Amino acid sequence: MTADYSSILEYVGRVITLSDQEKALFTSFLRYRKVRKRQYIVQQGAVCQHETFVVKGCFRAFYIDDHGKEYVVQFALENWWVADLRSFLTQTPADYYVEALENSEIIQIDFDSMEELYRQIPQFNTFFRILMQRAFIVLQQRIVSSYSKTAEERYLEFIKRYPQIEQRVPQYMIASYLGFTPEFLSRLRQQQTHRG
Amino acid sequence: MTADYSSILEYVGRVITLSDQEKALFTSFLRYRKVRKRQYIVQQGAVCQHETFVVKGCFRAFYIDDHGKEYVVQFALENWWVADLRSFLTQTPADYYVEALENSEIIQIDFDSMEELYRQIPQFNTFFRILMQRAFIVLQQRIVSSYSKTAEERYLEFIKRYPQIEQRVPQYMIASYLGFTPEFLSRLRQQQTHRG
DNA sequence: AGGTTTTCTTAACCTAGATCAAGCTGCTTT
DNA sequence: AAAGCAGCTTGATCTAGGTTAAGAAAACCT
Repeated sequence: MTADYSSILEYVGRVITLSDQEKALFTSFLRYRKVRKRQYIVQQGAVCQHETFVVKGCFRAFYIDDHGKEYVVQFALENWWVADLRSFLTQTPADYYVEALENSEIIQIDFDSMEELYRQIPQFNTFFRILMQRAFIVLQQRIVSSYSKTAEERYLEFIKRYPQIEQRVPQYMIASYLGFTPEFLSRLRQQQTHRG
Repeated sequence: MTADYSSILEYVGRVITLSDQEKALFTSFLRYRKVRKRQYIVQQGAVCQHETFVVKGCFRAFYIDDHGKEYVVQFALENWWVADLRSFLTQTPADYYVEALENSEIIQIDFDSMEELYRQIPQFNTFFRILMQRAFIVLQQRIVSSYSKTAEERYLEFIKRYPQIEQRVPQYMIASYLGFTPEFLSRLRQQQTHRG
């Protein structure tokens, strides 16, 4: 298998500057993997072993409650990261599943390598600090929007902001991500087409 | 005014180790301030100039929508940070207000000092990376819980997790934080007392 | 200490979105 | 090409929580 790290190097390079030596060291910590549609890369109850960078394909992280209901926590497309972060950082059992929604190619780093990476190239602290700050801001907006907007407003916002996801994942997962039922989404879409 | 930085040094010291020299440099970037109850330290529409660490007192960050409705985004008690992070990082107008709910004492750092701090003591990248990771995890849990649990469940969870906040802030702000109305919270509390 | 403002409660009525159930469409798989 | 499943739609009915309005109780001045 060809392990092509150019995408992640390009991505990292947009935030921090690495020497060729550092790039080589960095990629030595990484593992390139292909996973097939419907395959899980994290399972509820098992420790999340890796941070995952999506090179190609699509994933969702989701939670299943006591009644067996699914809640989509996050989608991840090309150039996004996905993991059960709490599980990964504390090395304790995961709350979420992470599932491939398409045949995908990913780059993974495990916990020990991550620690080593921070030690050997401290700049990665800056990189992940910035990444986390951005992710935090987006989540905060998501909460406010879930409380201040109607289901319809959130749906329209979503398809505007993430048109690619709209195209690639089943509607019922989008409904779940936005916090309502597939039936209700179906009704919203009905209305949309009968207007526009 | 006595600028006592021991609380923030202790707090930072739990995550990273600083030399006495670094501690001195760090505190040289900080500003100690007292603010009175009802005072705003960030205003919607104005650039958020500082990251704020709460030494003593209590704050809330909140959003006001087009209809004039308030949504509490975050509370901050002793040893918590508060800001409109997006506004601070991008130095653009804030979405949220941050208001003192009690007479409070805070430690602030402005944008340029922050940049300088990261440059001169790179360890602070580690510090804020870890801080943000923790904050991210909490927010993700808050979203899942807002979709998977009833108002009552979220309320009980909240008072169990943050008993201090329950005591110190008006009920209607807690209702707002949890995503429902004060009237409904009142009903919940009624039921509670008529049971337990 | 009395008046004002803020917060909390109660009650009647209302609605966004849920639930349940059934049928439809279109992929896969053999 | 048939069968089977996964995803989407539609309709009837239901409910958690919202809204409006008014009064009660604290808290906060001066």
